[in-house]
Amino acid sequence: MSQTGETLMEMYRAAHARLGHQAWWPGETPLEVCLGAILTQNTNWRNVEKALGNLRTAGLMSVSALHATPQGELAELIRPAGYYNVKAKRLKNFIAAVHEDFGDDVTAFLDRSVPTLRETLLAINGVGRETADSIILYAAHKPSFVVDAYTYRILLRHGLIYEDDDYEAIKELFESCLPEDVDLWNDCHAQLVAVGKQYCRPTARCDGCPLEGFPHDPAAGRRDEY
DNA sequence: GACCAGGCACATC
DNA sequence: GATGTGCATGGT
Repeated sequence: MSQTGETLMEMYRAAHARLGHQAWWPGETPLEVCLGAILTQNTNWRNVEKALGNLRTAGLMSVSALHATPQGELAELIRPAGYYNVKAKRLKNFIAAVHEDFGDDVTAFLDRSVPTLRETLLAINGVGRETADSIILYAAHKPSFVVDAYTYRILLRHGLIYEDDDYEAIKELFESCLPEDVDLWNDCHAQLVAVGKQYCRPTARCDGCPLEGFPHDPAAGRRDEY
């Protein structure tokens, strides 16, 4: 394994030792994972859970039920997740893509090669790279590493990436450095989010961070854009 | 009241 | 092709 790969594994182990196994994704069914992946775009997970709760209560946790629901009605239900008009549209786009070929069978929709599935997901308006990779890794349980704002910020602060490295470059870094193991990639991304939430906010101090023993520059990574 | 949160598409230059 | 902007609620 490369030097960077060793460092990433050590960081993963340090986070895991401190924070415990994360057992992601916090969604019950493949469909809920997909919906959550769209709803959590630039949004706090707590707000997403409220929106998912509303959908559950309304009996809309199936592709056909969502397909039959008017966009405006959907928007009202997911209001707590923010950006509710654009997200209602995005959910409808995703649901239409599944429904057209597979009806209610989300598992069948997800059951194809990673490149094909990723291409299919990225063709859906409102599904970008992070959302697609989250769906592949956490709903389809297939190897596609997820990069997010926390990943970027943590790696930048620890000098493992450059400020202008883009999504695909960071994804490639993990995928080439770590053994291809769905469970490892699953928990590794989850650990990055857990560390990010607790210790690596834009303006947060690093005190008590499980990664504080690794060389880092706290001033780096204060800008989230990548 | 400011700042932040597990992005993405689109307009404009 | 790079850069800027709109989308919006809820917690700290």
